[in-house]
Amino acid sequence: MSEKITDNKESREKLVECAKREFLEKGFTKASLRKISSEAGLTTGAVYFFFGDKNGLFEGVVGEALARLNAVLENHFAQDIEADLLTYEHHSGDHDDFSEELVNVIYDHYDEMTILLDRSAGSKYERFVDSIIDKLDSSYIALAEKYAACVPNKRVNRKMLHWLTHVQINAFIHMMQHEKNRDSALHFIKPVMDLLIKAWMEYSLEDDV
Amino acid sequence: MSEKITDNKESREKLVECAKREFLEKGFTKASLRKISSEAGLTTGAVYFFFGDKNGLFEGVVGEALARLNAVLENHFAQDIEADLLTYEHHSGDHDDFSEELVNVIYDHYDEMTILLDRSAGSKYERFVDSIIDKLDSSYIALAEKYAACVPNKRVNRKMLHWLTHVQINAFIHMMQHEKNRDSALHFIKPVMDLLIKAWMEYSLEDDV
Amino acid sequence: MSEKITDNKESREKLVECAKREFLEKGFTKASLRKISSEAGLTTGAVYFFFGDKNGLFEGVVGEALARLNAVLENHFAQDIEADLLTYEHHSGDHDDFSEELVNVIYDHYDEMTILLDRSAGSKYERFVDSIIDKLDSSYIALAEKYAACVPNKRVNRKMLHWLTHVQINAFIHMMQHEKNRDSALHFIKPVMDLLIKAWMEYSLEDDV
Amino acid sequence: MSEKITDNKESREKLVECAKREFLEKGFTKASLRKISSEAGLTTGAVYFFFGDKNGLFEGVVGEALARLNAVLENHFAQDIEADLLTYEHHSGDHDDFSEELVNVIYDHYDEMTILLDRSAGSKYERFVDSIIDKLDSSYIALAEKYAACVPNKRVNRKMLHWLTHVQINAFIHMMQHEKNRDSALHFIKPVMDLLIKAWMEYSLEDDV
DNA sequence: TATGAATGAGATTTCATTCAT
DNA sequence: CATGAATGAAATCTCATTCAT
Repeated sequence: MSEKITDNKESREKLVECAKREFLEKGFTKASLRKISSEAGLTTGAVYFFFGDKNGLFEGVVGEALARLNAVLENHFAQDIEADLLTYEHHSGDHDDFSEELVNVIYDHYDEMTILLDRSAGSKYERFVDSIIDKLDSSYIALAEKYAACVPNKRVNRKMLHWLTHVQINAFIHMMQHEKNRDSALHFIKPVMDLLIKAWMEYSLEDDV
Repeated sequence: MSEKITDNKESREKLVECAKREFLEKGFTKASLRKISSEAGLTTGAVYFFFGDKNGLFEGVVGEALARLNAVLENHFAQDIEADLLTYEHHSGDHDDFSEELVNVIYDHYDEMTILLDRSAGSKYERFVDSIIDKLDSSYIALAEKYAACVPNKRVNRKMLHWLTHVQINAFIHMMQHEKNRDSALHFIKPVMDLLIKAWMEYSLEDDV
Repeated sequence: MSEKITDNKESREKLVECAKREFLEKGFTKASLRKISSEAGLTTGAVYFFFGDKNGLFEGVVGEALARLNAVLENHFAQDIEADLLTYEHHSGDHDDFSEELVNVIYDHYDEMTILLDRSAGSKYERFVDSIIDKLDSSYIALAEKYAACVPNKRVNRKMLHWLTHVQINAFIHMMQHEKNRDSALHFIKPVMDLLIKAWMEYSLEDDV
Repeated sequence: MSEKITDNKESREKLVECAKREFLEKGFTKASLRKISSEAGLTTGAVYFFFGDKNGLFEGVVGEALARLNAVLENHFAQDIEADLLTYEHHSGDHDDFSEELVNVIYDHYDEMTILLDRSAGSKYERFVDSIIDKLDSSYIALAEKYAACVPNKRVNRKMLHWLTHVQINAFIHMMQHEKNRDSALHFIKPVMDLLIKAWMEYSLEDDV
């Protein structure tokens, strides 16, 4: 009897799909709900029904990707980072697992990551990259403190460390923007991570005064 | 006795000043001409009288800083970069002059640079950082080609080079955002540049196939 | 009990109605959307919801009238105009059908036609009269060429023909502006058309050199 | 000693000249005083100094042309119009003098006339054409009354007369728009006036009831 | 489930005009 | 004789959001 042939998740998904395109193209702030809805064959009201508001729609687009990314990061932070720092250089491929996981998450949700990391200005996730950097930074400081404890007359160079964290995150964003597929991404990111680890070893401590 | 004795240019300057604050806080797109003018004690019409349009006002804010920055960059590109690459590592302080000039320009126009480099989305200068990267990139590729010519079985690794260019520019932006005064900025940027030069030497070439 | 029970389409119609009045009074360019909406008890946003933009609203006002007018004109142009020109004078009432149709369309949409023909400057229909004249002109030139072929030592006088086309169209506009009802309009336009046909027969050809 | 090399009429004339161009191109309403002044190398204030306001500037542009046109028209109306109407047809060239005078005035002030007759909407002269038509109409009605007095069972057909007046004025405007030089203008307007006079003789009276 | 209607606050921009100097 | 500064009112348009149905 019903004339609606759409099942109930179809509209929501269409909305997410069109929103993804629009956010990707214009960024959160300049994206138009009107355009998104009309391209989905729906009206703005539908957005409010399904997602509450514009930020909700944004979350609808990036939510899953975000969750997976967070999981990878949390997992990484939670890991025992008691690695023998003094011998770290001997097996520089150690961090490959983390890189690979990250690359996988990113390329499993390529568009969503692009949006989250580079088109989220104005949304409630606009500080997302910063928050990752903050977490990573604390984590690296803790690690470096241990490292410093083993090396006489040295202390942690926090500024350099903070910058290296930035560079690391930005390296993944750069990778995303320049390498369209997973393999070339991995091929790109490995030497980059190598370089960063070496830099970390060499610059994360400074002479104690 | 009159209260309406205003210097000539006072209004224009007030506008620039208020616009600077607003652009700094909200970025070009979200900045409101209404707010800017009213905080300057004027009307939006005044903005149009002095600057033509919103982009004109933006230019009024960043113009001078931009010109100086461009001058430094042009000068840098124009310089003979025939440095003896093979012995480069022996005098790693070589690029200090450029860094210092850059730091000076940046800290002479601290707010303006922040706006130009990080709050210009939507304005006619939104591609400014990209354009710098492009120029720098070409310049570095040329340099690396010469370098490669001296080293057997090596060729330029363009992707790595391009990333290093990004890192370099972002290092200056990072510096701006984290070091509020010139001295600490220089203190920060010098080892960073050192690191980058070493990385450049080591990673800009890859094995020829 | 509720006071907000509005027919669907009531607002749209109110908007069209108020817009008609405003366009009629001020012409497209000087008409104010603010005034139109507020007189309809709505906001300018409503105009954009229903019509997209000012030109859309204009179209909403004149669209139907325009379509009917175009239909009559197209039909007229499409007709075989192989009438025996040489004996044309014997049945000068021939064009009465066209005139009557035109008069009917015009008086069915009196205000809309006034707007379309005389208040449309600045709108996307501002060249409408010209486009009619162009079509009519081509049509008349073709007719006159056939006529000329039957008369020795004569050729088409294009300038006179073009002017007569203008006069004809303007006659209908004049009629609209001076005759408020259909009957007096017909009473006026018939001798005018007679006169024009005679003029056409006499002046559309000039001596060949 | 003076640094101003301009004599005092130069600015005024420059303003008139630039205003002419702008009015011609955009019409009174859409013309911008700012643009006019700046193209004249002056500021809007100068317009207000010389002309009082926008309408004053308009007058500055069309004033002289207007005066001459009015003179020709007044002269024409003032003339003894006691011509022997019954024999009028025998010397259809009679009105040539008037036409020629009109053509001369028009082509002596070609741009100004175009502005006055076709770009004056919004200005204080926007009703100028109508006022001419009104005057011409009264004049023709008076003439026709005399004519009617000589012909039994006929009375003045005011509507037709009024339309013919319109056609006549519009013929001159049409001429202006289509004939760029005086000779071709005269060549065009003469047969037109002939036609109109014949029409006048034939259609200005209707059967008395 | 969704629509369709409508708001209200905002945006940038344009313009004739004024007036002290 | 003319400027430069500035106003104030208006313009069109965009948008996220609400809500009765």
